[in-house]
Amino acid sequence: MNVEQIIKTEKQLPLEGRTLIHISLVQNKINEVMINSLKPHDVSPQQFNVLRILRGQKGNPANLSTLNERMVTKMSNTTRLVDKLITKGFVNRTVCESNRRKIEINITPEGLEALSEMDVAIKAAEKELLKNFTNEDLVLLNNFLDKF
Amino acid sequence: MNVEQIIKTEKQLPLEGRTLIHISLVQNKINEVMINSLKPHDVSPQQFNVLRILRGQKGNPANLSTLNERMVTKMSNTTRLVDKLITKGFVNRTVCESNRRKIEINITPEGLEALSEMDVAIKAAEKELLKNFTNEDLVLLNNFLDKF
DNA sequence: GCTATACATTTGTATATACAACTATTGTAT
DNA sequence: ATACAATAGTTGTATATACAAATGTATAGC
Repeated sequence: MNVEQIIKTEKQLPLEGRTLIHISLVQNKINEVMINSLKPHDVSPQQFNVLRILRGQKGNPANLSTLNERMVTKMSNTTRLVDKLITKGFVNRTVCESNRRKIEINITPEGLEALSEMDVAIKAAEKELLKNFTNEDLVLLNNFLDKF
Repeated sequence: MNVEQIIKTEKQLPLEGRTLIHISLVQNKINEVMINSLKPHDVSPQQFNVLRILRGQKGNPANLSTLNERMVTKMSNTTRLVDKLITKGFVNRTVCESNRRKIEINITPEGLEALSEMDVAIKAAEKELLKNFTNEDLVLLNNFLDKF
């Protein structure tokens, strides 16, 4: 990925600004690949993220604030995100008996089944995105990212 | 930045997936800082990006497709983005005489003035975001990002 | 028990973005 | 000259997101 080529500038960018733009461009690419990989399964990256969090609960229900806390990209409206997953039959929502303010969200068997298909697509997407990286590269890159 | 802490997971993430999530989290942070830095100047990061592109034209007008090509995050509607900058008095739009399909967009003196104030804010934001990086770190990080 | 406060989620609304259809202008081939 | 395609931008519409206000429930102090 050549920054100057993508944003079509001939002038030399300052290192700091270039780095931040570079990260944006990389993230745009990652996001685009993810969206395309998930498109056949009719979910957005955030919906996929929620499904994975729910699977990680191993049968325990999650409430909305828990989901929101754990999402990679927090969005201000988890209610409506969950609505869409309910419409698709991937999760269900019940009022928590012990605290009726809370709701409990569970992934359905259909959700788990769909999710396992998405996993295959995502795995392939990750492999393609990171094809130029060795394992050591990834460790070093993660170390740099930790500095943020 | 600790990935596991931010997304509140205790389990160990696979290196590939962790890297991609890490980049998302970093980009979210960068974006948040930029939005806050630009908020007092009442522009979005994309509007700021357009203003900088126009300044880089050094008096030559840009048309919409040129802007779109050069934007870091391409969005599907540059017309309306420019509309907002016109409302603010930062740019103006005229029909190109030699090819009346094209429009020419120029930054106004007020736009240049506002932009120079934004520069200060952005510079400070960049410095803060990258405070843990040495120059060599940034070079190495850019090299890794080139692998995408 | 009653009121005030905090909590968890939902709803309303304004703005942003994606995508497709449309308009206007120019270039090209017959 | 006319018809057809290509180009540049605009508009319409559906969906997404941000932010604030509203709803319903639980807890604490008196």
